[in-house]
Formats: sequence, structure tokens, C-alpha cells
Amino acid sequence: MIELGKTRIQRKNQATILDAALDVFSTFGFRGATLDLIASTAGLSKPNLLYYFPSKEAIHSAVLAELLQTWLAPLKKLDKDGDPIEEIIIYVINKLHASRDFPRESRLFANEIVQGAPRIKSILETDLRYLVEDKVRVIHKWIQQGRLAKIDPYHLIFSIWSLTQHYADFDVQVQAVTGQETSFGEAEIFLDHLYRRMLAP
Amino acid sequence: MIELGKTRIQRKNQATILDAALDVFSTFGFRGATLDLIASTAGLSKPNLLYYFPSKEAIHSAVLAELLQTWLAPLKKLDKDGDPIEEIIIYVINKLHASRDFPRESRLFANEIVQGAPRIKSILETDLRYLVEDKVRVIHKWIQQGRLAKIDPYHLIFSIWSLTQHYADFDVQVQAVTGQETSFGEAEIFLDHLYRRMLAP
DNA sequence: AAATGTTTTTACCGTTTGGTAAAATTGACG
DNA sequence: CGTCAATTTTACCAAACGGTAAAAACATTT
Repeated sequence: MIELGKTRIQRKNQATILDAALDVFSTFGFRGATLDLIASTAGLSKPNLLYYFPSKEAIHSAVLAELLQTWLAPLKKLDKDGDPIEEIIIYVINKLHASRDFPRESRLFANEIVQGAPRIKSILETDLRYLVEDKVRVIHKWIQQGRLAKIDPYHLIFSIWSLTQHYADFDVQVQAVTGQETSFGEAEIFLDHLYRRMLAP
Repeated sequence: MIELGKTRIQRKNQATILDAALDVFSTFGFRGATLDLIASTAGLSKPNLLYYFPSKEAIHSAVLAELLQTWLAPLKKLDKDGDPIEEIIIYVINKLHASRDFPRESRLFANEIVQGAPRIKSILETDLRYLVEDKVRVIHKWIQQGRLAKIDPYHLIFSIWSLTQHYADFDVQVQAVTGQETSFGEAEIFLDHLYRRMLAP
């Protein structure tokens, strides 16, 4: 997806730029981000930045492409041959850890979706949709086998996305309300309780 | 909070502007929104718009101030003298209906928080925080009385915000994945199940 | 060290943006 | 109808924006 530069300098600068772009895009959104800010965050001049990427859109696409891989990985791991409740709990915890470890990615994704996903809608309607359909079938089967409570698999998945990403995307609010750094440990205990209770047949 | 104009024309135009601004800000975020777009959405010229509000920031503040009232209202209704589980379920459903009926408000709020809440952080740290603290005490008491499962009241509230607002804020994703219009009916059934299961002592 | 290719800087450009000044128009009211 | 205030339009401006051309500086290879 991302073409790695050939020379040492190219590889280093492209990585620096993408990291700076992730910082800026996740904080200000696409239109709020400026090339000057990305450039200065990366420690480069604007024309220098445009020597590595042809446009602002191209940088944004590159960051999004990198992000989407990371973001969809946990769901792919949901194993139809595992124990239903444990599989789902593992997915929840993996997703929560992703929010903890990659909050910028989560916020960039949130920014994009909240504003109507103009640049990734097609991916959501294909890749993501097919992946979810596959896992929905697995969950549906588990329910039919009486191994899970009768709940709507789509809404189950939405709830996991929502609850886990909330700790990254709405971190400012969580901190403002609790007056403390967000405790992912507490969140983990809470979510474990929630899903065990909800999913028990 | 919002100064209503004195004349008939003032009242009409201010309302039109705030509605157009809600449209535009919720779709593009603060920096992505332009005065020209707000003006044309409202059917006015840009200087005409600035005759009613002194600046872009002022319009944004006015919209946010209006929104915050609507947004916090449901939590205020949580009644310490009611039945714990029913009170919480009612809150969940009210919040879900707010997402259904005021999706623009929800998205504007989400935009603001995701980008670090630069313009409403102080309100979150005071008004919202005190309100939540009050309700957390109520929930804590219910738990001590053995009328609710032992869960963290803060995370309970976060989960309600997260799950309900998800249907407004991430609507594009929900629709892309399901291929259908978002069904708030299904969501209501799902959330009812979830919270009854989770909260039972 | 010369030659060649890569990278960075300097100096721009056209457009969009938030905002203003002042004239022109419209509405309210005796 | 005439007067005065409220409203709207026209014509702007300075700054910020995404992006470009071309020369200068640097690195690599022989």
C-alpha cells in the first residue's frame, strides 16, 4: 500500500512525515490540518514535504491506508472454533488495547467517520462490510447452538467498537469528568463484566 | 445564553443562521466549516451573516451553548428515588432517542471532543463534571444497597454515552456495514437487553 | 576529485479564508 | 409620505492556504 522509498533518507523522511501527519490529522481533521503544520511537526519545510508526497490528499490517504490495516486486524482474529464468550472477550480486550496503544489512529478514524467518511466510505462498504458479514455468521451460529445469549450480532460488534474506541476518541471528556488520567485497567474490568453478563446464554 | 434579537427579522435570521451553522459545523468541524458555506446554507450573504454574529467563533459558541443544554438534560432527570434499573434504562433510552432526533448536535459534540474540546473543555471540567459526580453518588448508593450489580458508576455512564451516541456519530459506518438505514428500534432492544443483564444485582 | 543523482531551500503564485467599510436598500412608525 | 433606524449588498483587504519552479546544497559513486 505504502511505497517505501529506496534510499535511507527517503525511508526515514517518509516515516517521519507519516508520523507527523498522523499527529496533525488526528488532532485537527483533514481540513483543519495544514501542510505547514505537518511540515514543521516533521521538522521539514513545506516544499520538502511535497517532494515526498504529491499533495495533502496523498499524505492523508497514505496515513489512512496504514491505519486501516491496524484497525481491522483484531476482528480478523475472531476464531469460529474457539469458545464463543472467550473469543468475544478477547476481541474486546484486543480492541481496548488498540485504543490505548494507538489513540491517534483511533481519533483519525473517528474524525473521518463523524464527518461522513468521504475518503473511506467505499472501503467501509466493501472490505469492512464483508469482514463483518463473515463474523456475524459465526456469531449467529454460536447463538443457534445455544452458546450465546440471543442478541443481534451486528449491534454486538457495534457496541464493541463504540465502547473501546470511546476511551481513545473521547479521552478528553473522560479525563475532564474523572479528573484523572484514563484508566484502561478499570475499563478492562468493566468491559469484562459487561460482556460476560450480556453474552451468557 | 443566546441573546435573542429584538426585532422579528433578527429572531428569524439568528435562528436560520444557527440552524445552518449546526449543519455545516457538524459536517465539517470548526476549521473545515467556512462562513461562505454557512451563509449560503442560511440563504444569506457573508457580510449579512457577520451583521448578526461578530465572528465565526461567536457562531460556533452560540451553537455549542444551545446544544449543551439539550445534551445534558437527560442525565439531570435520573431520579435517586426511582427504581435503579428502570431509572438507568430510561436514561439509556432517552439518550438513544436524543441521538436519533438530534444527530447533528451529537456529531458536532463528537467533532469537538475528538479534536481535544479546545472550546468546551472548561465546561466539561466544571458543569458536566459536577453533574456526573452527583449522579455517580446516586448510583454508588444503589450499589451499596444491593440494588445494582457492583460496577464502576463512571464507566457505566461512559458506556451509555458511548453506545447511544455511536448510532448518530458513526451512522455512516453503521449504514455501510449493514447496508441499511440505521434501525434505532433494534438498537433499543439491544441496549435494553444489555443493561438489564449487566445491572442486575 | 569529478560527475551525477538526490535532497533541500528560496522565492514565488493563485485561491480561499475570515473579516471590514461604506453605500444602498428596506422596514417601522408617527 | 417622510424620517430615522435596521438590514442588506457591493467592493474590498490582509493573511493563510495548497502547491510550483528553479536554483542551491548535499550525497554517492566511480
